[in-house]
Amino acid sequence: MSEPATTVTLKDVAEAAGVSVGTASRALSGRGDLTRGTRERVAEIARTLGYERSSGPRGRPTTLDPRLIEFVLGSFDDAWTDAMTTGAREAAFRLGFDLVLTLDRPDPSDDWPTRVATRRPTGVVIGIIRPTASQLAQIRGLRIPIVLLDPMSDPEGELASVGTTDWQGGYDAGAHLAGCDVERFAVVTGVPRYRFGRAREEGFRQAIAELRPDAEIAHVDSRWTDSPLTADLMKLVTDKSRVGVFACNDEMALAVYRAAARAGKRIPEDLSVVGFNDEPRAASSRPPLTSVHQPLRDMAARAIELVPELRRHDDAVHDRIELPCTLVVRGSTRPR
Amino acid sequence: MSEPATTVTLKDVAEAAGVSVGTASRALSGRGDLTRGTRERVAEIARTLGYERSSGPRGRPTTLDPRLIEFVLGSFDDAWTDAMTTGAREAAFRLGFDLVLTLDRPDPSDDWPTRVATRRPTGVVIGIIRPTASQLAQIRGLRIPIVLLDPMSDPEGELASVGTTDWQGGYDAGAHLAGCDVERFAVVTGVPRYRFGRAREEGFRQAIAELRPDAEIAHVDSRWTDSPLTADLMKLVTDKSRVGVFACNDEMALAVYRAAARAGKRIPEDLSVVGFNDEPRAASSRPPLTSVHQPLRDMAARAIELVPELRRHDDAVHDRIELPCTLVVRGSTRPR
DNA sequence: TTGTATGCGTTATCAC
DNA sequence: GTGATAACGCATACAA
Repeated sequence: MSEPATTVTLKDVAEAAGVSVGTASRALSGRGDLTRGTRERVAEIARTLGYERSSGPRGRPTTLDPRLIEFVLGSFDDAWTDAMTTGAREAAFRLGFDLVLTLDRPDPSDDWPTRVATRRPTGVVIGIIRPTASQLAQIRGLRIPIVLLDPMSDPEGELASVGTTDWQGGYDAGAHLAGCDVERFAVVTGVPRYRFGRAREEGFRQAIAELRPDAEIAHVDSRWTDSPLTADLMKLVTDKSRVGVFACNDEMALAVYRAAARAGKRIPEDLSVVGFNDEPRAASSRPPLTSVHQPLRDMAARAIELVPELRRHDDAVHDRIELPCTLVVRGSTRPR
Repeated sequence: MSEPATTVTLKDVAEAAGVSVGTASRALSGRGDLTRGTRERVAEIARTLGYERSSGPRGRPTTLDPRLIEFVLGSFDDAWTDAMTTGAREAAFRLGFDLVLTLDRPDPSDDWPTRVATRRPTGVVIGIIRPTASQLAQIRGLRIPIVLLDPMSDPEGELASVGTTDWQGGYDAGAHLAGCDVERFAVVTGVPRYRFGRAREEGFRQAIAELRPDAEIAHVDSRWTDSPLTADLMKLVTDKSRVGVFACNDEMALAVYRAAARAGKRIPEDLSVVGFNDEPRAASSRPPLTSVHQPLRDMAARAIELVPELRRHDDAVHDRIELPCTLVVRGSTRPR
């Protein structure tokens, strides 16, 4: 059964699906009045035939809802989401947009790009979740600009992204700990190893290498959220020497707190701890946690502002924008 | 020129506009692919002919985007908006909806119901702003359920609404102040006089009438936001007797703080002050402000939850739901 | 030209 | 039956 090598056209899809070309166009572009069933049937046939709609921008450019921006979120009840939605909302409203908050749900039959296709926003900001190549392709096929916000991994293609100076933040944390009353160091990273985690760790190691070149750096693998008190973690805090710990987020830093409490160690007398993110609970923990503050609201605002810029400049802006993070020194570290 | 008394039908509008009935329907309902020009022309002619689309639900019910709820906001950078959007987002995501945040902009050519019509959400939650009768009619014409959240005035028609126990909150504030070391009382209300302001004042007066029937109650008119130090306010704090002040929101309570500072009066020694809303700055003011805490996040969540209930029960739910507010006693009041 | 998007008419369907 | 909407086809407007 040899397939013809010619490119599959919209007409082929339409004939196979038994609908008109116009209907097929609407089914794949998300516009107009169509039954859910018809839309899915056409989409299914287009997939099986291997139809590619990205053969260059053909026809009139798709008109998008010029007043709408979509913000795709990975979770809905954490400090990150709170700060980011506040910043995004303020920026969107200031620029005259409305803002759709969309949850990336695990159910594969409920993919967020499908919902984006029906709404046709003028831009999509993707927060922290790791979009699949297929999801990105769907959005690009609709000619909707994409901005990645604080991405977990390096983007596949050339995409605009907004983040923070993770490497520098790690470096600052390391420089601060290097000046503390400690004999050795440890870095707690999460698994899986996200890009921001790697950057923070590298910055930290660079600072220690420069300022305390002879000091040892232990490495502890933890998890980003729900950090359990692993054997590695307990081993870290039961060591006799005074250790300066850099945890790549506050959650893991507070796991160090718990481990230290169980081992009967005091912070900052026996252990100096630096976190990352400066979540609200960092300031209210006991002792208050020294942490690297990310300008989350400004980052989200900048991501929103990029949307109209991307449209104006004909999608020529593929920069990564990094806003500076700053070390906030509190009581969990004891300078020498 | 006598107009025929028969009701204007969609066909009349279509003929006058020179389009088909289907096109006219789409123009007025916001659906389908239409030129901006055509849509506005048809809408204009429908207005001049006095076409009413609310002649009862005829025809197939309008299909709405079943996964979308719209949240209309009046401002975008205050504590109320922050708490409400957080609660609304969490509830919407939990129930499987996406959430559009929409700003009620003053520009009349940029009315939010127009944008709602193009998005066709499955429900609209209106936060604190005072919607016009025309705006409400437009949304009802689309058969989209409406929930009012913390409305400023009593709703025009029979609309579902979510609020807090303002009267009881005022009563609790009054009862607390009645037990304070004060000789007379004052209530600071805002102009214009919103429904929640009236309820709070009435509850307060009731408590004083019951518990300190002989005490005098002064009345000070201020403004809800940007409370200036009016002559009335200065007069209140320069009085020689110790006075218990109930301000109908925290903003105005902090204006009392400023007035007291200027007059050289101490809180709570010379003046006991109770606010309303328990905004974040209430706890961090000096002295920490005793205030009535509203469960803003829960209120917003409840409003979101009402949307699917309204659809299921065939729009039969016209309740007003009131969630309890609670007095938080801090350092701005001195019990006897 | 050819492939695609879009404006609007047509028709079946649905609530009253 | 009648008013109205939903779903789809046709014809045209564009961009490559």
